[in-house]
Amino acid sequence: MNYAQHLFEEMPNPDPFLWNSMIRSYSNSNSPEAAVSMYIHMLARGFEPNVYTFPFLLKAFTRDAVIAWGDELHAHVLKFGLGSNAHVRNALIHMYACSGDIETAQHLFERSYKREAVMWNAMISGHNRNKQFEMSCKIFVDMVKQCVSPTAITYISVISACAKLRDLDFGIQVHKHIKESGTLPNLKIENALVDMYAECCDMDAALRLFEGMKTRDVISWTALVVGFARLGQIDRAKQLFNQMPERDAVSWTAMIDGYVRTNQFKEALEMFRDMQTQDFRPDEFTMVSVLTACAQLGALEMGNWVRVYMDRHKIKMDVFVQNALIDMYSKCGRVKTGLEIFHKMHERDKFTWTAMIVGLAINGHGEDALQLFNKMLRASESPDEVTFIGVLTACAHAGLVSKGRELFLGMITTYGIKPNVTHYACMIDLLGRAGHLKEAFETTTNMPMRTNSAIWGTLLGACRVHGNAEMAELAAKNLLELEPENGTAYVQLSNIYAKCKRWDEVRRLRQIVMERGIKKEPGCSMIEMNGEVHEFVAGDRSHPRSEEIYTKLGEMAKELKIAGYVPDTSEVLLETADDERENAIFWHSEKLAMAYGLISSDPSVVIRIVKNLRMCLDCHRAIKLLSKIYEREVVVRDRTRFHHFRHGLCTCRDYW
DNA sequence: GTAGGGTTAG
Repeated sequence: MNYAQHLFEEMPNPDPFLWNSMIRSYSNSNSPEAAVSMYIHMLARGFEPNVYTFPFLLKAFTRDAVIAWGDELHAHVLKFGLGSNAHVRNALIHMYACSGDIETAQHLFERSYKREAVMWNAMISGHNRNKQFEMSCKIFVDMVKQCVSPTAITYISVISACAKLRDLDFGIQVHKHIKESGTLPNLKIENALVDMYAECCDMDAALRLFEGMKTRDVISWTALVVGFARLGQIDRAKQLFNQMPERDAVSWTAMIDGYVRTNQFKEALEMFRDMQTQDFRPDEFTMVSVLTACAQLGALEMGNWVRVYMDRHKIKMDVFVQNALIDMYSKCGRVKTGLEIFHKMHERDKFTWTAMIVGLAINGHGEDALQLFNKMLRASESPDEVTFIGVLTACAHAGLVSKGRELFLGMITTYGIKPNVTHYACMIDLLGRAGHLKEAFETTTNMPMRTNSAIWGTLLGACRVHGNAEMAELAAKNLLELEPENGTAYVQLSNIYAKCKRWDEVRRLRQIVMERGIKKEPGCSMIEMNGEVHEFVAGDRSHPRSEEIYTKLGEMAKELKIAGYVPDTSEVLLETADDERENAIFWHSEKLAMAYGLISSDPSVVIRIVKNLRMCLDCHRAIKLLSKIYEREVVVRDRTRFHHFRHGLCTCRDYW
């Protein structure tokens, strides 16, 4: 462009054609500023724009450019008498619709004397760009009613809208329409159709179409990969992925995201490593999936690495990536870093606020979470049901009962959000843990939907804290009806009986557990060291450094004894023989992970552990002491919240 | 010799 510009300036008498060429080139290279400046130059030299000028000029207009110059150029169009030219009108409609000013686009559209397919297409794609997919479908229907023949591009756009809406019925209608219209099958239409069927989970139809295609490209294959991954059939997705004749960053990301969606986070990171060894450049989409995997695994080192990598390779840090970073840092127990990102963001959406509120809540900063919620409201961002999960969790963890009740009510009355079963579980947790067992129980009976095992498990947990045997029986009975094999329910109920010295009942429960061979869901702890995630289950000896780990465990046991620790075996499954009980808890996964952390890192390193279940009482006490004995900061994330151990204390203040 | 509308991943 520099050279072209240079030559252009040398011309004694550039004609309108050449002016237009220059404007077109600047537009095509996405520099609306340069294109506009060229146009102004043209006017200054006394040349009049013609019907070609505006389509070129407006093509590169981004949202900002429209705000800056849109209306003024629109005025020029009218002034130069070009407003009735179809190309110019289309360019204007396209510009307004795609930049979000649907009203102006609509206005121009309705006042157009002759509406060709291209103009309809601009309206449909404009609505697509603004995520108004129902409108896209509606416009398509109008178009057909008015006997305007859709073009291939119409079909592609409207099918894409069906896919986004997951509207299979309408998608099938459009498909029929295409067949009847005699439109020649082309790759892009077929891709759009395969994608639509896959998005709507009709993989049979997607495959049938795919099989029948004469040619396929990377998009056709990726659509299938995404479809199977979304259905949880990740093996099938991987199979197709391996069969693809060529892959690109999108297909790699689809696969990585597939693993994330099926909760296979380590596999997601492995896939990401493969992607890099095969020299594919990740982009900001890839990074969102990778960061989500890091968040779930508590893989802070890897998460940090992603941030540095993005900076070094100039990958766009958009609002999606920043939201994922906030989530990653919060779920790795580094809520402060999450806050730094939050405060630096120029643009925040609903997800940003929600991620930050949830992050504060699970890290034990209940009050801060609620303050942030108020700020969110003041920033006119409307909370959704997930935001309220965060808000209610904040109240539950901080023991803010009346605030919780108030917010729960406000959620319904002020925001019109219907509470789901998880919101009720939060309320029952909040009330029960704070000792309002009766009200917690009443909540379970007044719920407008069926109770599930999480509801009864929550109530049972609260009964354990407060030693209420009667209600515990009731909760356990309900829970076991839904999940007869739930070992934790037996353990908790038995503990409560033991607390009340009802030994007959304890024996009876043990009998049932032995007879039915009931097992507890295995606890699993993960710890990341030097960018690698290590997993431990109780009594695990599969780790290559197992020997050292158990030696360290022995040392830890001695140190604990000196510090006056007595093992608390109350949460061990009943079938375990008494002499094995101490070992059983001493070989808990979080203690193994802790031992591994101690032998494999410097004393200054914070040990970060992620556990799949709630932490057990004994491990909580032991790690508190260990944090003092070894002067180590330990952060444990369990199923519901964080425990930050330091100097023999935990941030949960033992309220959990 | 200049022109219009579109598809895949968060």
